[in-house]
Amino acid sequence: MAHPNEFTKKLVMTEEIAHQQLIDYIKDKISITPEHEALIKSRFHLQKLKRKEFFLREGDECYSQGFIVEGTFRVFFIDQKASEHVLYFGFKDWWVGDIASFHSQEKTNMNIQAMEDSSILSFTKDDLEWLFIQVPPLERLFRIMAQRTLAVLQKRFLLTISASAEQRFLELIQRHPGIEQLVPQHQIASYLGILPESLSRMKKLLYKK
Amino acid sequence: MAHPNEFTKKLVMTEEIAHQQLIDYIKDKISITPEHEALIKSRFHLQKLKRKEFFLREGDECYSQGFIVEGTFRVFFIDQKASEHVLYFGFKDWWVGDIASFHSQEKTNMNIQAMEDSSILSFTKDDLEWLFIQVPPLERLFRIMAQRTLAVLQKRFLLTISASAEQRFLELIQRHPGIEQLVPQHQIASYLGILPESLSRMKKLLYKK
DNA sequence: CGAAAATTTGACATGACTCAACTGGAGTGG
DNA sequence: CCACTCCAGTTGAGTCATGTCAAATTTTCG
Repeated sequence: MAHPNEFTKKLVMTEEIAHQQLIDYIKDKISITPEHEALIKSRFHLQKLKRKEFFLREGDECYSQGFIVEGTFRVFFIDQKASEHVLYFGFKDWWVGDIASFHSQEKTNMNIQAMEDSSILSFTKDDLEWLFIQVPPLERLFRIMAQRTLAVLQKRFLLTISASAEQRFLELIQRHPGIEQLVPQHQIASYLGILPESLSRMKKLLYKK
Repeated sequence: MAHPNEFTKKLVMTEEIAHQQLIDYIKDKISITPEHEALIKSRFHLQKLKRKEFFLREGDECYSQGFIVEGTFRVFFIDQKASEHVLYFGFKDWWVGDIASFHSQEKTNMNIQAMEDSSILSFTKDDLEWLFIQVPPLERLFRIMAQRTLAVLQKRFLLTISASAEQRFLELIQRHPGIEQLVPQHQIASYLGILPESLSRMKKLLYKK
């Protein structure tokens, strides 16, 4: 085998490392015992996804959520006119999943796709309900998480209805510098809620100023 | 005093009745002891608001959330161009508040106004944090609540970005029959994210079909 | 009743969409 | 290494939904 190209990103992630990262994340927010740690680890399973592979696909019945250990994901849904809408991009230490179908246990209409080679710790609704019983403090963690996510989504919603596409674009690249290198432009357009053509034109005008 | 007009809505609500309604709501979702009940009641205070009065105003520092006992509220924010955007309407047994400023403890940029004479049980962040310690099962209730709210907001967001104003209008009046009698049309337009003039024209076209 | 607010209507402007053609770079296979 | 293909991105022309501004009309409420 040739020696590895120094620019090739290698995934050396192991479940052990991933679990430790998750535990560190959790301990930053709530107090848990070593016994709790072991229980949590037992229900989070490492899943490696190559670029463009899906963590969740529209119509999946076996719904699961995930904690991103490394990499980037895009969460999108497809409307009746078959056009894609990016709900958000997920990065390291973010949770991804379709919260709506989580409750209803109906088929999801979300898609979650890796933008680059990524690692994610996944768990099912049953895992989580079991963990809530075994590790009561997790209720608190997930309450805080849900409330923060809610605040973020609310901000995104308010921005979408009150600001122009140009303002939304500027806000995005300010909040996520470098996202344009990571995510193709037509997906950024999709996140902004406009067509790729519109974004292309908008950028031309923007850089003329 | 003249005998009361039979069409005048009278508020006979008492804190006792309101507390019972809250406890019934909570018991439907989690198990709590009689001691818990007393603790909860001690932190929720009844507030009566007449039509057009505000439960929360932009810039308020003393942030509080509320559980609607009776009546209707509208939750809206005002953008840089001084136009109002209705985030949602709140009805009996709903929770209202600005989840974003709840965490940050910064001044809110939300407004919550009674659409008719209403009663609401209000509580502060300190009340809630204290209650989470005294009544641990409440963490679960608020986790479930936040996740449901999140699912609803996500649905609203997806609808807003993927459906036409007309489709959104039809969805609204289907989900809330009678809302047109309760809420003035320009506020419905604001909820839909369009101007009152546009809604007026849209309805004319709609009923021509 | 009369003022203020809400709604409707009209004329016009505009941002984003649609559809279609073109450009250019990345990857593939001969 | 060069054609070939494919896909992302750009550009152009025309359309449409919704916004803007202004005025007329209706409704609400003190």
